[in-house]
Amino acid sequence: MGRPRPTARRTSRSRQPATRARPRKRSSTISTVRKSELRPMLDIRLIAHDPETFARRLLRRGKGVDLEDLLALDRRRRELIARGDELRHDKSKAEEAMRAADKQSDVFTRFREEMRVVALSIRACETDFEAVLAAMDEHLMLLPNLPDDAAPDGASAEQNPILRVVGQKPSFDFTPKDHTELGEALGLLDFERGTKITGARFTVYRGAGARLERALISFMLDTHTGEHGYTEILPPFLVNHASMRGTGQFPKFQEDAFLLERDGLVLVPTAEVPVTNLHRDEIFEPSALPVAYAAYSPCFRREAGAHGRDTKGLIRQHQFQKVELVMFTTPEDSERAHEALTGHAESILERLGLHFRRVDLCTGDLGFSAARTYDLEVWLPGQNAYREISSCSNFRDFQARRAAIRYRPEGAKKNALVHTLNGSGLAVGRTVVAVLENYQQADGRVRIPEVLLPYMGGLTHLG
RNA sequence: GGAGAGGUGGCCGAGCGGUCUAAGGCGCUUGAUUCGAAAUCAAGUGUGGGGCGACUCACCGUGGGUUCGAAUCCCACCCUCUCCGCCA
Repeated sequence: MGRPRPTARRTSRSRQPATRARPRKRSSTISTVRKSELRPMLDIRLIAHDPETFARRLLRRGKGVDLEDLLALDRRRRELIARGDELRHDKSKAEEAMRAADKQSDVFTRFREEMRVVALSIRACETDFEAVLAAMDEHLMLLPNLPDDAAPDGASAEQNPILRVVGQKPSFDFTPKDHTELGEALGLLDFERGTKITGARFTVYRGAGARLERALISFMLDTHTGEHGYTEILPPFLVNHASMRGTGQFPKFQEDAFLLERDGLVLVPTAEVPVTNLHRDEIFEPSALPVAYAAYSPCFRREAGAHGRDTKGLIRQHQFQKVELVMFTTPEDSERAHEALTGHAESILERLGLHFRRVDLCTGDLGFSAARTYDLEVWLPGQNAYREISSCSNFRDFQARRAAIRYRPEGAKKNALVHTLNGSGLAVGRTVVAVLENYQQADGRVRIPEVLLPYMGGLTHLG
């Protein structure tokens, strides 16, 4: 029997004596793409068990779902499993007899002819099964995560409740400039040449501008690793398709990614992808959780649906830098971890002395994979607006199911899915925007926030 | 990029067409022994699917093929190691 059921594709046998999940040394789980494919994003058993409740919870996102096809496919799937198992069982019994039988005997020959037919039935059964799985997958892969019960109802961003406000808008006795103007005037940002050497939405940082970006990255990583307990990761900036599926970007959002078709690789849209997938196909010992990582990476996004939006400046680039926080927790712990992680991101803004607010994304504004999301919006005087600078989400078991990231609950017989979380801590490009616009002076120069001074090589002002 | 070797359970490692429901060792868990421990002895110890359950099915890098039957044979691919070349 060639084709195992989809979940049986996993070969992770990682029972670890150590406290950390680890890939097997020579295992192919790292390299193979197929294992993590064909995994539902939502638990089909949960859906089948109570489709009404499931549909009602999903409806909070604003779009109705029709589960009839899916449920019918699931019934068909079970039938095929039962039939296939039965056929295989009978066949292996027959083969047991054949082992013992005289290979020249009529009995043997008759068995062989019979089994030749059974083998064909099994193969047909498997083909059907594969087709059913593929069809189910198509449904499941496109179903977004269930919103957390605590997520506020609402249709769009306008309905996101503001949970807290920190600091206040700076007052200027002059008209504050936009970061584009400041960056160009002070020789920090070169938008024109970015466009020349690459294209629209690419920018060159220069001199103290480049230094500021680097200082922010270091400051953020130092704070998260030194004070918030994160382990620093520097991941690959190219990932395979299995990783993109693991965190939920693929297959639905292929349009948003830069693909290297020839090599089957994708430029990371966020460090969330490589870092969460570090533990794809792995099982944690419960004592190892929670696991917290902080990772710097550039982020590459095609911004497919954003034509004409934020065309000026650093706000919306095809490449930007980000420090990302990623956590793996037990289900009981993820809500607490979500608050903590968001607090860690906020602490960067507070230390930089930037005014911001935290909003609770309503069900209609929630991302595809997220169950609950807090956005941090920083005040930008040059835009006269709050702009998202961090997005902190709890995915609950959505990504974990997809990426097969499990743990061994204390005393339990079966392994369970972990919860994954992540958040920007922070988007560096937008932080540069915030620093430039909030710290600008009447003389056109920009003061460097105190916490960054140790990273700026003696500079106290830009310009 | 060229040449060679190899991918088997938490780890090491045997197996090379049918008692593989994968030998053996190490590790781990539990029990016996002990005042306690070490040593020793015994049992257990992968992942996932289906079933209320008894139970059953799949998985030996991945995919495909041959066969009544594949960890074992054939093909393709991926990855690892060694040497050479190139290179930050």
